[in-house]
Amino acid sequence: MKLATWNVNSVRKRVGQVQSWLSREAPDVLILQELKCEARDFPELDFASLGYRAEILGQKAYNGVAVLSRLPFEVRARALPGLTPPPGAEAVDARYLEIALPQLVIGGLYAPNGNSGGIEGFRRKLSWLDALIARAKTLLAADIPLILAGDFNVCPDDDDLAPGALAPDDALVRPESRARFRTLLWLGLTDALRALTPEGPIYTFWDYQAGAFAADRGLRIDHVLLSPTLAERLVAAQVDRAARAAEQPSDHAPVVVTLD
DNA sequence: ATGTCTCTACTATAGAGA
Repeated sequence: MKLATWNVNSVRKRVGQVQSWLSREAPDVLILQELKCEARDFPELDFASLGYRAEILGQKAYNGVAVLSRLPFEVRARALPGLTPPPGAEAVDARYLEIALPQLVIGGLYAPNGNSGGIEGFRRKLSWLDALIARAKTLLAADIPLILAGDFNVCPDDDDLAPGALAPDDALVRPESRARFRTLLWLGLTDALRALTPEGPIYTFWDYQAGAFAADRGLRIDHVLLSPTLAERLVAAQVDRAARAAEQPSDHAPVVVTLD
């Protein structure tokens, strides 16, 4: 089974790139983040023509998660349990979409960045990650084979960002953010990229500004976490940097994981 | 710290978010 996660930074702007990527890589499942559109504006038919059924969790202008799959699946959740909407909003952000395939459950996610909205914005990021931890605990306690895949907006360790790429107090590297990522690992989840490449820089995101990609000044914030029985089947985990080198690319590259 | 990109809004530029 081949699974990928890709923050596309507007799916409408990137339809052509996602289509050609699907044709070339032929994953069984692709999780998309930052759709930046409502479900009705998602280009569903462009992916259906390639054999992928879409489940869409949309929101106007921001956020959004979708699952594209050529394997049959059913939806299990369209939000993390226990989260309350941000002040002034009527619904929680479109950030978590959970589906079940015959042998496993996949949580596709887009965690809050946490650098906007001051201390309150950062607190909401941490609360969101706490809700993700709680969800993972529930599923693991039920012995459900689980994949969490998406943009976690956390650089777990110092090899996961280029030197000087972020201020020490950036929400992506603050100790509180990293502690929550470690908690997910301590629950028994395996970081697929790091399981096969334990040391050295790996990046999945390069800022549009200041020639970051050309200088390879990136961050690793997109992750695929595997529960124990799935981790035993891990055979490959890679970042597709070629996608980031395209014309008018997303600022994120796909992370691709193969399970035996 | 921000040189870019994408979105939205009193359709055309500026603010927000990443």
